[in-house]
Amino acid sequence: MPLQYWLMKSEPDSFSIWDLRKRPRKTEGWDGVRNYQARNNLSAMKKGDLALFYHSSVSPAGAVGVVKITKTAYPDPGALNPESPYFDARAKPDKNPWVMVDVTFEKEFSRMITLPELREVPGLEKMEVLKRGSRLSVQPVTAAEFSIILGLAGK
DNA sequence: GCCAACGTTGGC
DNA sequence: GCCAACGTTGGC
Repeated sequence: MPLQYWLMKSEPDSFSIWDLRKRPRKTEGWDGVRNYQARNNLSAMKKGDLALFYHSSVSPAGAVGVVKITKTAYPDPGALNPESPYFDARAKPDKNPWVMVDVTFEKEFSRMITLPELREVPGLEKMEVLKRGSRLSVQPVTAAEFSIILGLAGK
C-alpha cells in the first residue's frame, strides 16, 4: 500500500504547528477526535503517511505545513478521564471507541496556503475542506491534491 | 460576534 | 425509524 495523504485541522489557539515543532522529538499525540468519521480516518492511517497541518478558526484559515504519522491508531485515554475536556461517559476501558495517532513535525510552509487561495487552484475543487459547511477534522487528501499544495508552498 | 451547516440526541 | 431540537464547528 503506497502512502496515503490526509488533512488534519487544529485550532492554533489550542494546538499549532509551532507547538508541535517545540515538542520533544517534534512529536505529539493527536487526541480529542470525537467524531466517528474523523475517527475512522485516524484508524485508516499507516505509519509514514503524510498529513497537511491545517489551522482552523483563524482568519484566514489554511494549510501551514506537513506532519508524518509516526504511530498508528491507539486508544485515546482522554475519553476515560473525567478531568479531560474530551471525556466521554460512554467510553469504558474495555470498550473505548476513540483513538489517537502520533504525528511528527515534517515541515512548515514558508507561508500559509490560505483557504481562499485553495479555492482558486485548479485540481483542488473536490477537496473536502473546500466544501460548504465542511467540519470533518481529519480528512483524506489525494496524492495529486497533496502534490499541488506542496507546489504552492514551494513558490 | 454572528450564523449557516452539520452531527448527535432523544421523544415519539 | 423519523425528525425537531440542540450543541458545536468554523468561515466570515
